[in-house]
Amino acid sequence: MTFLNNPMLTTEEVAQKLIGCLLISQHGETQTSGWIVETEAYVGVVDEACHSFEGKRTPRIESMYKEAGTLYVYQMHTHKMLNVVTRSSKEPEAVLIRAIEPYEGVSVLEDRRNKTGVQATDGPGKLTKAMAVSMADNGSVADAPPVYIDPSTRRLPERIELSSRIGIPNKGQWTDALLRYSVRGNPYVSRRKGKPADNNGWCPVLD
DNA sequence: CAGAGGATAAGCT
DNA sequence: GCTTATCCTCTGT
Repeated sequence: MTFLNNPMLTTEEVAQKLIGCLLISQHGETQTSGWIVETEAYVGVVDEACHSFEGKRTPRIESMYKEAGTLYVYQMHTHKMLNVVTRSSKEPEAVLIRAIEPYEGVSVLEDRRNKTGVQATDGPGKLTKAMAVSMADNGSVADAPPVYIDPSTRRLPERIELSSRIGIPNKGQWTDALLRYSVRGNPYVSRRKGKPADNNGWCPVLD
């Protein structure tokens, strides 16, 4: 049991704990990875922005009703979106992974995207393309290959910034709710402005 | 650097 | 048809 599949944790807690974890992708001999720097919590049947709002259940959403620690992948326009199911209080909830800071296989990530630098992984649709996430990953477990999260390999951010979720207009309190988490000052966070923080916003490594 | 608009596909009414 | 948890390009400052 890790925080990934512990149904006692709230979705907000999981979204925060995912910041700094390593997201890994293995396809054949190719391994790529990156540190999670931005997430959003979608808090289930009461959340107008959540796919399971009011208990909606269709084939597309079915993965949200599986156990905590399941990957929920869906397609939006031409892009895949990667989520981790939480089942906080048994409800169908999830965390959207919105951006990563590349770690292993940087040139592979950039080639898959045909972009270099921050543009390779600074958005939810961008990171899935860079990490080769596909609809085949929908419903699989989040702690084993080909696409998985290593909860033991974790960097600590100096500060986690809370903000409202992106792309949720006209949803009342849910438009403004502070359910987006990001590493303050990290250049890979989507839609951010200003100059990067020292050490990209991470605490110094102690050794 | 900010804002506008179009691409493009699946799900829903 | 309309909407959408996006991305990219183009325009104007």
